[in-house]
Amino acid sequence: MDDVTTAGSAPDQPLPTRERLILAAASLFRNKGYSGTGLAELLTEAAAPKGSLYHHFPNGKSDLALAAANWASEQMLQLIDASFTPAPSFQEGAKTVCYKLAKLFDLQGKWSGCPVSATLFEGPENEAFHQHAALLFEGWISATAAHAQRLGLAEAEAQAAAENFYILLQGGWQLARVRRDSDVIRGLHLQLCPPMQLQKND
Amino acid sequence: MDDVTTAGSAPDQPLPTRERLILAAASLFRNKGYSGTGLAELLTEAAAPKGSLYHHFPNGKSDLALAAANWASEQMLQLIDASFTPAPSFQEGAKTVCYKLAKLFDLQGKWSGCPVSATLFEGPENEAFHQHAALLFEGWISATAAHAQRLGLAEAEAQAAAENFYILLQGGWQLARVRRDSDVIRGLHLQLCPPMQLQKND
DNA sequence: ACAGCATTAGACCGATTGGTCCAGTGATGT
DNA sequence: ACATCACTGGACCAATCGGTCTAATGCTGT
Repeated sequence: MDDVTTAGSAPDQPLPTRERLILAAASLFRNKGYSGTGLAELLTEAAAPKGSLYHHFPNGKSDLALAAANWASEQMLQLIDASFTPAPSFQEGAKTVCYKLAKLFDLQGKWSGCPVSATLFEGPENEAFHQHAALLFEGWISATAAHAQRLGLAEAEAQAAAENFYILLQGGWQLARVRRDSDVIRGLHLQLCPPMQLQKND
Repeated sequence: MDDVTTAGSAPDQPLPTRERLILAAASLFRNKGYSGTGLAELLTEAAAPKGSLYHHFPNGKSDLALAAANWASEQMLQLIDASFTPAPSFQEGAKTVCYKLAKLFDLQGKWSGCPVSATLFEGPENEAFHQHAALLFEGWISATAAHAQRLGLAEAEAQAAAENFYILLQGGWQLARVRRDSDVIRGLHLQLCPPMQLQKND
């Protein structure tokens, strides 16, 4: 009946502790990497004591990292859907994705990296992290490919276009970080010319 | 005449301590990141005691990181030159770069990331690292742009093509890591269609 | 042989790391 | 009123962190 999971305390923090931890983790890991972020700093940012962390995430930092990556990935999927669903074509949808991401990049201080890769690329030893990151990334690609197919591309074309778009986004985001310039991301969609399309007009 | 910089002691380590440290740092940072790599592990890999590190690199880990990034960047510049110099066209040179990098990716265990970014993307606080990384990356881009111009592209086109190529390489390398598949890198050159070329045939 | 210098070897340091543990605390159902 | 239970607060821990320091160890030129 009563879903008071998030309701209640108005004066204090608007979000429950668990959410605050995830948000803080996503933000910090994005900026300083997984091993570059200490628990002390994380708990300060989340305004939570250590006991809460290990209550909500029994395996501590690594559990929290997975949760933060999941949350960030979910945000990205929503951005993809929000951009492609009303789009008249794949190109237009991709353009919207670029612009939204560029805005996000600016809001986050023209610095932060991809939360998932920053969090989960932690060396060859941590196989679980790597596989989880792969899972999330492939989710982005297949979500994009689904939209591409819906917008008229053939299955193989759609998959290729989605992969290509993903590559451009990752690479473009990195160059944007290097230059602290979100325009790099905005310009990415110009490069979005599926190789097949080149041969079309013969 | 006598280039004995690397020669000498055959029985023991073929490389001097300083070089061993740089090599070990480049390898470890590439795999586990800057803050993910401890000095103990680094010194074990380099087979060097702590005293040597602080003799050759007075500022310790951070100095070593800069040196390792420089070394890696130099390797990349050589690869770019070696690929583009004998190439008949920019497209062919870029293709060679992709294939050489893909081979390198395989040799390094289908995992390692870009040494420069892995080393020097260490959070917004470390401004010196960020600026150095930016310097090195722009070096790659301008080196590529120079080759592009030499191979017939106009100055603006050459710059755009070089940036686009850099973006593809970074993004493609990351997807290759995710999938542990160097073919992603090999296929990158197919995406190399300068946007101008699309408008050409109207 | 000796002085001088670059390099090595590793003991040692305080600070910080991620993690454990348990005594509270406060809302809840009975 | 009381027991229950999810949650909090933080003291505490061993291990590791990056870094300092000094004595020994070579190789140099003289």
